[in-house]
Amino acid sequence: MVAVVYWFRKALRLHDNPALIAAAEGASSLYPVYCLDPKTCSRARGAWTNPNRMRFLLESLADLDASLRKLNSRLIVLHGDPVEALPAACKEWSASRLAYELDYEQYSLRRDKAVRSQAEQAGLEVVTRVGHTLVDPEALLLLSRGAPVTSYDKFRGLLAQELKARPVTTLPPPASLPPPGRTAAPHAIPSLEELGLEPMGDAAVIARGGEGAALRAMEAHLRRRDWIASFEKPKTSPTEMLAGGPFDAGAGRSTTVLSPYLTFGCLSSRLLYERVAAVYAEAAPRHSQPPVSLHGQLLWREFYVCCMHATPNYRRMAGNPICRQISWGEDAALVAAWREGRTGYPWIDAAMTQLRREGWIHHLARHAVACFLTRGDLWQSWETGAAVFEEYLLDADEAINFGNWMWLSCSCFFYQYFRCYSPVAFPQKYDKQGAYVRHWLPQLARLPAKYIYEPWKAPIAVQKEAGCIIGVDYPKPIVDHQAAAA
DNA sequence: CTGTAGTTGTCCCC
DNA sequence: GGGGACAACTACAG
Ligand SMILES: Cc1cc2nc3c(=O)[nH]c(=O)nc-3n(C[C@H](O)[C@H](O)[C@H](O)COP(=O)(O)OP(=O)(O)OC[C@H]3O[C@@H](n4cnc5c(N)ncnc54)[C@H](O)[C@@H]3O)c2cc1C
Repeated sequence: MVAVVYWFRKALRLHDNPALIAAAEGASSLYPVYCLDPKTCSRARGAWTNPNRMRFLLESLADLDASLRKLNSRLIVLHGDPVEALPAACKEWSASRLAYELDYEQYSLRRDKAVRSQAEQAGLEVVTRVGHTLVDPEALLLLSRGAPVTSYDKFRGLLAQELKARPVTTLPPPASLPPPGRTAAPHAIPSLEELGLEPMGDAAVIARGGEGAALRAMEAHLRRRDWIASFEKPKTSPTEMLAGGPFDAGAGRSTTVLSPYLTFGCLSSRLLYERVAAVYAEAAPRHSQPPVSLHGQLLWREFYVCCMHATPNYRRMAGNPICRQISWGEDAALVAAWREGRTGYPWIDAAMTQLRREGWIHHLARHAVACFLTRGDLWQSWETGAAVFEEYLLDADEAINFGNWMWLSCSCFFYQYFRCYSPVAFPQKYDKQGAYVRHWLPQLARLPAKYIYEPWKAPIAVQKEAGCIIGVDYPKPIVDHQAAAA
């Protein structure tokens, strides 16, 4: 009799889940658990303050539970610090094996070290597998001789080398699983209310959680073969929100919006990589290339994960060897205005509002608001911005988020700091009428297009006519972009 | 040391 | 909306 506990953390899926398959091998019973961790859990840290992300997580757990039930299994939800809850559960069920997918985020490394040592002391076999990325970041670390790689081209070279030795493969979902034994408590999936979270408020749903939703979204995108094959990231629009765009295929946005699924592991990055490769093979030889292609996007993800794995203090400026040391300002009022969408620049405020309400903004909107907060206008630390993103994003990912913040603030990877986004000119390129701003900031909805990105320039008669007095119904700009840029 | 390349700038002009 | 001038960074290859 071999009782096994499989611990879901990321990889909230059955397809392409190597650690789950390894867990089940030779097991007579398998207890699939997820541990909701109110105090410390890195992913749930945001989830507990952000009902929208918790909503996404709970939907993902519900979907997982439903899929497990089709295999005569079920999801067992534990509460509390995993360092206590996991060993206790293993003991209760007399487990002899604990299995989980590796996770290289800072908090996870610490947590897993503690859980592993407890489990091993209790005589359990601990089984782990890589499943979140195309390659094992540890293998790439070897290829780069322990040094962080900060150039995409160099990274591509090393990655190609690693992929030659160990090509991308995927596993099908298990056809059957050993059943879990009886549990003393029901361990059911809680609701938002039961977790003490306010229901959604003014939050907007851009994507439903779960492996099923993830696979449907991926399939919907894959059917648009030309779009997949010709995808060029810098040419996609940050303001696109096509009305009636299919909800299952990115809700009418100009990129896939698969990021929350990849972050939570509802979707395997390797499966996506393979399926996109298959579209390329059909479209060959005419398809876009990294860094701008869809494959290129997955390589960026890989790039940051591997870079974080090789970098101490990756989340901070201090003590971070790849990060430029810059004396950022410390102005809480400016940061608060930025976070709450009160900068007086409609494009910035609309994007920050979308971020807060929807938990997703387009890559170039992330560029715009990150540039504005740091080197562009407010001169506030990228760490501050990254913390706000980490709280609000559905797709919050330590490696990608903190890495991109270093990029945008010209602290690492990218240094052309004179290439600065204008909060007025940039959105104009994509959305002359300002539909995006009107959607997220309805108080500006009736302003003429001429003033939509710089409403303080509207004559007072125009402001009255639009029912929006600048300084009363919408703030005056907190900084002068021209002056800040100079 | 020099030359070059880097996902995703702005402004002006056709 | 696309092309070129502008201004001008750093890392890394040679
Ligand atoms: C300041 C800043 C913070 C960011 N924080 C995050 C974050 O916390 N989590 C996150 O997933 N992405 C983050 N990104 C990267 C990028 O903006 C998002 O991945 C992308 O917008 C998600 O939308 P999508 O799934 O439609 O992307 P697509 O263009 O459809 O790309 C497909 C997938 O590739 C990956 N990807 C795309 N762009 C990047 C990139 N630049 N770096 C790494 N991986 C990428 C993502 O997994 C994405 O889902 C950040 C970017 C910036 C500038």
